[in-house]
Amino acid sequence: MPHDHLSTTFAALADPTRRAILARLALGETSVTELAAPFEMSLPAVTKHLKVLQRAGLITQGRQAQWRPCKLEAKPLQEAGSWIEQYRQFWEQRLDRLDEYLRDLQTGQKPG
Amino acid sequence: MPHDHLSTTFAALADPTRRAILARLALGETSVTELAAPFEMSLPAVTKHLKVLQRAGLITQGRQAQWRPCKLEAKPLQEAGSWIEQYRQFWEQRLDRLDEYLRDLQTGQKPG
DNA sequence: CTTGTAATTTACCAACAGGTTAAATGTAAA
DNA sequence: TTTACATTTAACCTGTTGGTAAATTACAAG
Repeated sequence: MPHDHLSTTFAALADPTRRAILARLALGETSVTELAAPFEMSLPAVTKHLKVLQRAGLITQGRQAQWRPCKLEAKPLQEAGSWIEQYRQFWEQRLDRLDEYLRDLQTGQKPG
Repeated sequence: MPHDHLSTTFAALADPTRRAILARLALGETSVTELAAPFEMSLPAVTKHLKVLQRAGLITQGRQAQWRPCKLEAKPLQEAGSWIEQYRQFWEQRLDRLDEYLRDLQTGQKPG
């Protein structure tokens, strides 16, 4: 709900329908109707999801006759990825400690 | 709002207060009061944010006397990171195309 | 057993999210 | 110019979020 960039992106990703839409768009541009097909919800509901993705900059929509083909945009995903990446060191460090612990077990030392 | 794991994690990350709390916890465990200090909101509001983080598995809370020290947990971050990582190829590919485009400009060729 | 500190719970509120159906818009094609 | 298709907008409903203030629980120390 807050209007900062990263929050908007994460909020957009916090819905399985929207993530599925992004997954489909990673395969290539497509129309709203085709995007909506796999879901059991109404078309207006999908339109709303697309708006959320659009506001987050995760997709853009073009115009071809009566179709409005959607296209995946990489930048916000990249930014969200970078934010999480900051913590990679944290979790790798924890895995390293587990590694160490397991090694200590094998060599019969008491883990400290 | 959906109750699947990844959605819960992304929803938890979609708030600057909660991301700031995680950033603080990356430096080490600490109490609720200390976590709340940088923010202008009330303590109950922070407690609520901690609950959201907890339900997402992003933190755990221990017990020492009247304190309930919070600790960052890596796993959900890792999972969210992995999900986004799927798209790395997508955005790197786009950067490659930009690269190519810029190279073509320099060598005086018309980009196709 | 009273006082102070840490944190949570409860009750409440306004704003928003995600869905619906029905109506409107824009474009192509007959 | 009518018909059909693709998509959006409008109006509405329900449940959730993020905040508040006030009361409550839990523990430590005088």
